[in-house]
Amino acid sequence: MDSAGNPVKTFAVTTPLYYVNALPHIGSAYTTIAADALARFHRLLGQPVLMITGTDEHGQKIQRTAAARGLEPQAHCDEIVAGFYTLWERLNIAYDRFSRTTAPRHAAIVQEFYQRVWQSGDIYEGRQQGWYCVACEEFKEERELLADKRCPIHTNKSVEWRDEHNYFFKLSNYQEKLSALYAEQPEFIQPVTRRNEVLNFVDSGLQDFSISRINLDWGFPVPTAPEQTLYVWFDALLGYVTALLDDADDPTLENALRQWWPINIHLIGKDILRFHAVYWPAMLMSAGLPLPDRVFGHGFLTKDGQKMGKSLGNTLDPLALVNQYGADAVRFYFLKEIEFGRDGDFSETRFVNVLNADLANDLGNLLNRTLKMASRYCGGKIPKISMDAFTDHHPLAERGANLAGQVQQAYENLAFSEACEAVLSLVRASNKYLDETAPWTLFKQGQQAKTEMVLYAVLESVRLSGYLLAPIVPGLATAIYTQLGFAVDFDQRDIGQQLPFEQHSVWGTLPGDQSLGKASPIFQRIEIPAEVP
RNA sequence: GGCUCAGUAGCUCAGUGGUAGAGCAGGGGACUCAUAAGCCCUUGGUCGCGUGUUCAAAUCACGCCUGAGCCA
Repeated sequence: MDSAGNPVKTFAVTTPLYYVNALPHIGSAYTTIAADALARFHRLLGQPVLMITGTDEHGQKIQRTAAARGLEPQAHCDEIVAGFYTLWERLNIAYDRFSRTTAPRHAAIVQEFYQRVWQSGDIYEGRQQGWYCVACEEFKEERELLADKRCPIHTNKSVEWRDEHNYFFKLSNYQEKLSALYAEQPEFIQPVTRRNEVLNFVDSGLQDFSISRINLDWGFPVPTAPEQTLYVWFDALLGYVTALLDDADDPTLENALRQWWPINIHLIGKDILRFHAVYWPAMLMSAGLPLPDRVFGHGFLTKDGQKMGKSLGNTLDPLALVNQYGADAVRFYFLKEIEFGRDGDFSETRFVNVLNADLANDLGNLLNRTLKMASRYCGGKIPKISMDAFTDHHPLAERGANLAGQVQQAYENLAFSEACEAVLSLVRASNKYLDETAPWTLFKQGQQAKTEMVLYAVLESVRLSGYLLAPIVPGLATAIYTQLGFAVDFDQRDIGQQLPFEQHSVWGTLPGDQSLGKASPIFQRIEIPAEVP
C-alpha cells in the first residue's frame, strides 16, 4: 500500500534463463539490455521493480558439454555462470535476481509444481519413439532431417534414435483455453507477427509433449518416477518462479508467488516463443496459477547483414564489444538503432557513426558547450529564471513539455528506438536554438538577462534528455546530472524516489542558483582508424 | 504446400487515399560557445514488379518476384 492506501503497482520483468552451454553471446546481451532498460524505466516511475535474469543449467547437452571438457556438470556450469556475471556487470545490468536452476531451493519449487500438475491429471506415462536432437533437446520428425540424419538447426550434429517410456504433459487439454487466452488478451503475445505465429501453431492442433527423459542424470528426478529425469524445459521455466523467493523464504510456491506474481513481462528471443507463449501458460493453467501479462519475442541480430554463427566464424563477442566501447555505447546502439521486435543488424561503421553523431556530437557536445558558457557567463551557476519567460511557444519549453508523455508511451510499448528518437529531437532542437540565439554574442553585447534565459533553456533540455534516456544510458545520465550540479547516481535502485518522475520528467525542473559541476566530455568521439586505400 | 511479416534516398527507417519525408553518410557555405562538434544550404527516390478500383494509389484489391520466419 502507498501512503494514500492504494495498492502499489509492482513490476516484474524477466530475461530468459540462459542455457549455460557456452559463454553468453550477443543475443543474450541484447535481451538483457532491453530488460534492464525496461526495469530501470519502471524504477524511475517509482514502482517496486524486480528484474530477473539467470541460467538454465540442466539437460543432456550440458552433461555432454561438461564431459567433453573433462568437468563435472556443476563445475562447468559454475564456470560459465561466472562469464554471465562478468558480462552483466560490464554492461551495467541492474538485475535484482539471478536465478540458477541448479539452486537447491529450485528443486523444492519444481517438486511442488509438478505435484499440482500431477493432481490435475495432466501427466501420464506413454511411449515416445523418434529421432532426438540433443542440442535442441527435442524430438524431430523424420521428414525434417537433413542428409545423414542431421538436425536442421544444428546442422553439424546427428540426431539419435530414442525409444522410451516417458511422462507426458497433456498439452492437448489446453488448446481451447489457450485460444481463449489469446483472444481475450490480445497483448499476451507481442509483437503481432509473433502472435500470428502462435495462433497458427495452436490452431493447427496441440500434441502432448514428454516432460521426462531416461538415461540422463543431470536434472531433477521425476517426483512420481525417480528413475526418470525431468525435461529441461519443464524445470527451466519454473526458474522464473524460484527467482521470486526472498533469501529468507522457505522454498514454497506460496512464498514465491506472494509478492511479485504474476510476472508482468517475459522478454525472450523469438526462438523460444513456443515454450513461453504455449507450453508455459498451459503448465500454469494446469497448476491453477495466474498467467503472466505479456510475452514479448524480439528479433534476431545479424552482423554486416549476415547470420552470425560459430561455423561462419562471424560472431560478435559482447564482452569484447563492451570492453572496447563501454556499456552506454553498446546499450544505446542496440536499443536506438534496432526496432525492438524486428531483426536488426550490427555493423561497426554504423555503430561508430551513430554513437558519434548522437551521443558525442549532438548530446555530449551540447552539454559541454553550454556548460562552458554558463561557467563563463553566469558564474558557474544555473541561471535563476522565472518560468514566465518561456510562455509563448518557446521552442524548447514547448517541445520539452510534451516529451515525457511520448517517451513514457514508447517505453511501455518497448519501442526503445522511438523513445531515443523523441529525446534526440529535443537535443537537436537545442543545438539549433543555441545557434539561432547565439548567447556568445548576446553576452558580448551585454544582454545578460537574455543570455541567462537561453542557457537555462538549453541546460534544462539536456537535463530532461538525460533523465529520459537514463534507462538506456545510465552512465551518461549520471554524468549529465553530476555536471549540472546534482549528487545522484542513476544506478541506485531507489532513483525514482530520489528523482521522482512527476518532477524530473517535467521541463523546468532545474533549480536556479544550483552550482554547476566541472564541464568534461561525457562521451568521447570514437576515432576510426583511417582506411588504407 | 498453407500462413505471417517485410521490400520507400548509398545505409537505417517514418509515412497507410490527396504535390515523396527524417536521421546517418556524401557535397558546399557562413559562424566560433563547444568533443575539427553545432548551424545553414545541397546531392540523392520509375515508393519490389504488374493489373485493377478511384477524380486521385507508396497507401486499397488481386497476381507475381525477392528476403526473413512459423507451420505441414
